[in-house]
Amino acid sequence: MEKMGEWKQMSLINELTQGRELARQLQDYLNAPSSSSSSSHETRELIVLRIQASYEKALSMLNCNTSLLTDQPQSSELVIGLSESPLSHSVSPRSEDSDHDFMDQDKKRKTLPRWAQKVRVAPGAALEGPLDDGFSWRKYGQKDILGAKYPRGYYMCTHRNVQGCLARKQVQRSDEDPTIFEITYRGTHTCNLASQVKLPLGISENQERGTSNQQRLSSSMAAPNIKVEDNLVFSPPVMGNSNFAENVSSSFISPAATSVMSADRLLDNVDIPNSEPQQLTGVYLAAASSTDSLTVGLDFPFGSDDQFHPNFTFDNNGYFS
DNA sequence: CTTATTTGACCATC
DNA sequence: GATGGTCAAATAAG
Repeated sequence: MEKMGEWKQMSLINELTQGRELARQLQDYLNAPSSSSSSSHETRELIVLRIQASYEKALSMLNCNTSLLTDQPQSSELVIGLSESPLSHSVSPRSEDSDHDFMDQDKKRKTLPRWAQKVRVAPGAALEGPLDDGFSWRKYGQKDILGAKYPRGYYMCTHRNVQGCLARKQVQRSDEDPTIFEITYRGTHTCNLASQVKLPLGISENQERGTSNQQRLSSSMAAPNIKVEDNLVFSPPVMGNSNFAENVSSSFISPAATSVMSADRLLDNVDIPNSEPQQLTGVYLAAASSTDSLTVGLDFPFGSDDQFHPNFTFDNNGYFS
């Protein structure tokens, strides 16, 4: 189909455009006297990583334009990358102690790193695409948010029970622009990106679909389809089984695992202690994607650990104030 | 039958 | 007490 080609091109353009935009944002951050150090630090790091991701992805598209995309007809754009502010206040209970949060894993809700993204759904284009970010999400709740017109949907990784994947995300439609969704990711994916591979056939779409086509949404309809950028996390086996990957791969994924690994290797920049399972903390892969391939990514080690002092990462400890 | 979604209740934090 | 996040029983869908 011709469209595919176009989409690829669009994807490529999107990536590059996004990279440019991110670079611009980064410039702003750098130029700015920098008010609050911590958040901006984190933000900058994120931006850098995402820029890298964009370029990686764009390059890979160019290299093998044929193989890699699942291309989706989605032209949604990332409006903005990171916004932590709105949520921040709700999340970190003890901001001051937050350092300790990692410590008390059992008790309070762990302060998992989280980041938000705004996604715009192109009115015309996105009538159908699944909102896939490459992960399977299961909705576990919906809540009306004060001051928000639309309810916020809560999703968790489908493989949570199976693999103990703690990744979650929140999807909220913007009050005034129904075309914009704010998607907040929390936690890390410990699962092996299961059904990330979206085939044209539409495999994984089911899960997200729920969001999009609801038969009955109580107050409002949910999201149309959005293309979102996602975070993939590859973290050390929580279970402690070295073979967990095998298990998983045998169960659902096949090709995916491979791609992940390769992605993993791409990141030389980052030092990932894959061998050392610490806690739940994982590595984040931020894949910027317009298309989907989750392959590309960057990781952020969020370190609660002593061991790990990423040079370039967030020194902030992965939480926000 | 299995699995995902819905929805109100419950819990934690502010 | 208010708000947001999660749980879990019931329900719907495949």
